[in-house]
Amino acid sequence: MFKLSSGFKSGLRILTLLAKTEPGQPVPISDMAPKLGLSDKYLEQLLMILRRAGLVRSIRGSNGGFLLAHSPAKITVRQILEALQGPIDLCECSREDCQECVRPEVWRAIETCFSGTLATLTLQHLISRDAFQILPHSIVLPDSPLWQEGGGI
Amino acid sequence: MFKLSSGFKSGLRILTLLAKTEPGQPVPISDMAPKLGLSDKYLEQLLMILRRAGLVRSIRGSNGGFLLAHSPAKITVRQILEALQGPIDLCECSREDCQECVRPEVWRAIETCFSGTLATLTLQHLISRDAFQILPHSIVLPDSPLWQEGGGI
DNA sequence: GCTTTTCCTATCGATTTTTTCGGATACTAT
DNA sequence: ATAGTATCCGAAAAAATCGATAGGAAAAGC
Repeated sequence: MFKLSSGFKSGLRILTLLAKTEPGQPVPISDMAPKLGLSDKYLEQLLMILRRAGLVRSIRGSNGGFLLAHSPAKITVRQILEALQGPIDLCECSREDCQECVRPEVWRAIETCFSGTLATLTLQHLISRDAFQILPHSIVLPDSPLWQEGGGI
Repeated sequence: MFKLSSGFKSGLRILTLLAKTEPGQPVPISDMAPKLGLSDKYLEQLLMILRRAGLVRSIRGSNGGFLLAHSPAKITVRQILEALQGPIDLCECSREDCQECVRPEVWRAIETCFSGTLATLTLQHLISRDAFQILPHSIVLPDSPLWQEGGGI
């Protein structure tokens, strides 16, 4: 299956929950876990990953908990994906002449496309009810009016 | 890690090989395996998957082998990916009211974006040396000049 | 009927992902 | 101070996925 990990999806829900709470008000794990339907320990581990990635910060001790490290508009879906699912690396090969795959430059183009979309999509987009569009895109041949100089494969 | 499976990459190379042979001329496994650097048995398994997906057809018995089921321009990279790596399902839920994910319509849009690119990219693009571009895309807000009526989320 | 070659299914090993566990450390409030 | 709260850390069990191998059945051609 070509799918997003459940860790990533949980991460989104965690950050969404934090984004909806009073800014500056830390939320403890014991508070979040039941709301998210996750065990305390598992949630804790996901939060640690998000913290090391710099997306949330934590306050220890009594009345402690977790907060967003930045405003929702500054946290991109790409950052969340890379934190919890690892780097987006459709074609692992770095060599231009890789025998393993056909035309690796194609994967790199698609990769840029995909992670570009995720980089423009922020937590703010997800929590607000504001409308937005994600423009479709397509393969463009040199004779198209959309062709851009120097961008071809 | 968010990456393409090696099965998919092998599948691309298999189909590329078939696309370059005389049309109507079946190629046996014993012929392909050494060229692709795969074991006969593993290659066989991949070809079975491609056959069940309707991308290649087979001829049994002596002088048998495999052929493309359609012309290279009719076989999309998306079909190959879905055959060998399973359905592209960034957000598993199909329900509109899914509690698991945040704004499922967003994933569906991204998914359409991603698999849309792969659907326009054909085997013909990969085997030819013709240049092409894959246009980047982005989030568009209603106040943007790029906003298209009725396409918003 | 023998060879060639596809077809089917089961399994094993390795890796990755998800989840659980035990305890250490830091902070607050009383 | 000390008890309580809550984050931190590392290890590892459990489950799922993926890559690859193996044995044999069915079909077609000569």
